[in-house]
Amino acid sequence: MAITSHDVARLAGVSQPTVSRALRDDRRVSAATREKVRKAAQALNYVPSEAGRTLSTRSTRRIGVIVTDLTNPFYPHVIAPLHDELQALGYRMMLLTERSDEAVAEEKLLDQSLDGVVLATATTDSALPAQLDRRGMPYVFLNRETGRRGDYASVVDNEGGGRLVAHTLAELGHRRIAGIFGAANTTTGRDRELGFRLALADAGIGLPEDRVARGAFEYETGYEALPRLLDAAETPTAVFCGNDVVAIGALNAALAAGVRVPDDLTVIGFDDLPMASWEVFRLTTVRHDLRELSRQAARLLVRRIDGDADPDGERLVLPTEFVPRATHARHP
Amino acid sequence: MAITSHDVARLAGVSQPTVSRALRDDRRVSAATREKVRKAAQALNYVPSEAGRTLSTRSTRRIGVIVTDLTNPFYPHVIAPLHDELQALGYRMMLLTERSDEAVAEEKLLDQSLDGVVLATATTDSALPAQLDRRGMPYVFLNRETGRRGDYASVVDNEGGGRLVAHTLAELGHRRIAGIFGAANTTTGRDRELGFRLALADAGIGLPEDRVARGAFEYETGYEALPRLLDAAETPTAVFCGNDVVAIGALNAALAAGVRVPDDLTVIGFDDLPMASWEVFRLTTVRHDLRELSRQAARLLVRRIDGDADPDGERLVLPTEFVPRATHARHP
DNA sequence: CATGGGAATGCATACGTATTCCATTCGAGG
DNA sequence: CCTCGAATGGAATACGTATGCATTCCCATG
Repeated sequence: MAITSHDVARLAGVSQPTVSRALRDDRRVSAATREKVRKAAQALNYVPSEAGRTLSTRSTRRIGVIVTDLTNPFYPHVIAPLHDELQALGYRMMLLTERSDEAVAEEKLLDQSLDGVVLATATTDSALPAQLDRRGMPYVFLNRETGRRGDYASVVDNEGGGRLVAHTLAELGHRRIAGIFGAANTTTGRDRELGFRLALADAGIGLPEDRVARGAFEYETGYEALPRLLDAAETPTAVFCGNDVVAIGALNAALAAGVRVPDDLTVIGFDDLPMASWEVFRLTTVRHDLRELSRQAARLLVRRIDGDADPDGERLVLPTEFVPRATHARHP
Repeated sequence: MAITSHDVARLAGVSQPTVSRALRDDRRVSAATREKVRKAAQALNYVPSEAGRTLSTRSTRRIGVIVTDLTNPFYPHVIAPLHDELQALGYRMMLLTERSDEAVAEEKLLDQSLDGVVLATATTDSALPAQLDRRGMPYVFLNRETGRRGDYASVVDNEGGGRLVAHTLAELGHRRIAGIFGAANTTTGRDRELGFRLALADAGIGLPEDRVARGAFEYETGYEALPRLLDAAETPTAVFCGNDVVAIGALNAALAAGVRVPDDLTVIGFDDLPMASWEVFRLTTVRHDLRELSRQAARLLVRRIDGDADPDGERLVLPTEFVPRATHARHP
């Protein structure tokens, strides 16, 4: 059924290896022959078999990307630039969506169908990196990392971003401040909270546990946590959310509860997704360059595959920037 | 470097074919041998090479899914259930995101690395289906189709959905009605508009061209079209949008323009994405079962691959349902 | 005119798995 | 004790491409 290089060879009156060489622009084949082969390949609509090539070259030019839930608006904004950059680098992207790192079937990663892996869902207690190391499978962390040395990672200055928010809230006069942070076993959750706490402490502001919630970086986390935080004896006047998706959940919960933002409550996010600037939200948040974050991860992975990366690991950190919009206000 | 079935064979003291048979539960290998082989495979952490298997079996157990833009909130809600259903059917999903059908490199589809393709971005004038037909590559349309007979497609009753909206608007007393429809070369755009127009006509309501906009199913389409429609001499009192994403763009534009919804303007969407029920929107829309739409497409494709589908094509149509929320009101 | 050398191409084979076919062993029945 | 068939496993091979090595051919040089 399928056309092979043998078919092309027969039509062009040459051997199969010559077809392979001609189509790959090997200089050892004459211009005349190359042209003849091209014509024949064209005529037959020949497309080289990927499996054959993979088996022969031991390389697939394909990279796996592990994410948890595509319906979370965060991931598409990572995947799109990742896809484009990988394509530019001559690789294809294989998307693996699983509930968690642990659920990723090893076989899918280790069956020689991938040249490398981008981990966008790492937790600090994940066993997956060690497994990949053991099998010599190149990988990089994107956005989240494990926090261990020797990692290859493209990340954001999460701690710095958290500090930015704390500074701003302190300057605006807020004292009863709450946080809806990401999961404690993610560096994005942990470090944003850390920077936030440190800078709050510098300003002499405490963050008692009953004004703190933690959860997955999902809409529901913000939507469900906000009412509980507002139930406290001393209601907070400001909430820092682990990321924009959580913040948007919180904004919707505020609207449902009749709490006015920013008059009654200041809400601040993290990431600056396109959605954050929608009129209905106008979310004050912390920006970083998500496109560059992804591109950088792609380039780092390819360098690692090519053996051009620092053998001791590389950690690329992007800066953050405060983006004032309409969900923050001075404490009344 | 990589462990092969030969390594396992050596360790277990059997031949390579026996390893293949043992791990695939071929009954021609004794229980004792099977156990021995399993042990050896386990010890070596053996994972069969996908390329080798593909070359030998001429099947990849992998299905390609073509979408345009993942950052469009619609697609993730298609892809997630598609991924799950394909996985349940024993296939992996390969995501191909391209600007348009036409930009999809043929090689990627025809290099024998896919057993089938799901087209989620078909336009009525696309050349891709014909190319796939020519090479005998099984495919199905998801959501959009070409409208030709003989297609394999999982779609929604778009015309019926459009009618539902027109009926409702007519009953609510609206007469100056506008539409922001999808692209005319998509069946989703065309048929929703068609049903809408037909039912409006039944009610004796016209839809002049200056109250109509068309564009891609994107946020920007709604955001940019609404102000123009509101500029007309006779401003519309209701707008039907091609889908929820467009409607959400329109809602944000209304907010920016100071137009109150639903008091001044009724806005209605299509799809009922989870986002439509967010407090900030509470979008009145037309629901269909997006999960089932995707699952159905996956199952249809697998049946086609297995040769179990109707050779004359199959068209699976899901019903629609009107979902009243908070963006519609009686004409003042 | 013979020989050396380079350019162009073919031959043989490797990659890893699955499968067809054949060889061996063993047990049962005559 | 022989034969036959079933059970089991091995040898050989196919899948499609890429590549090291051998071969051919032609031309230039001595």
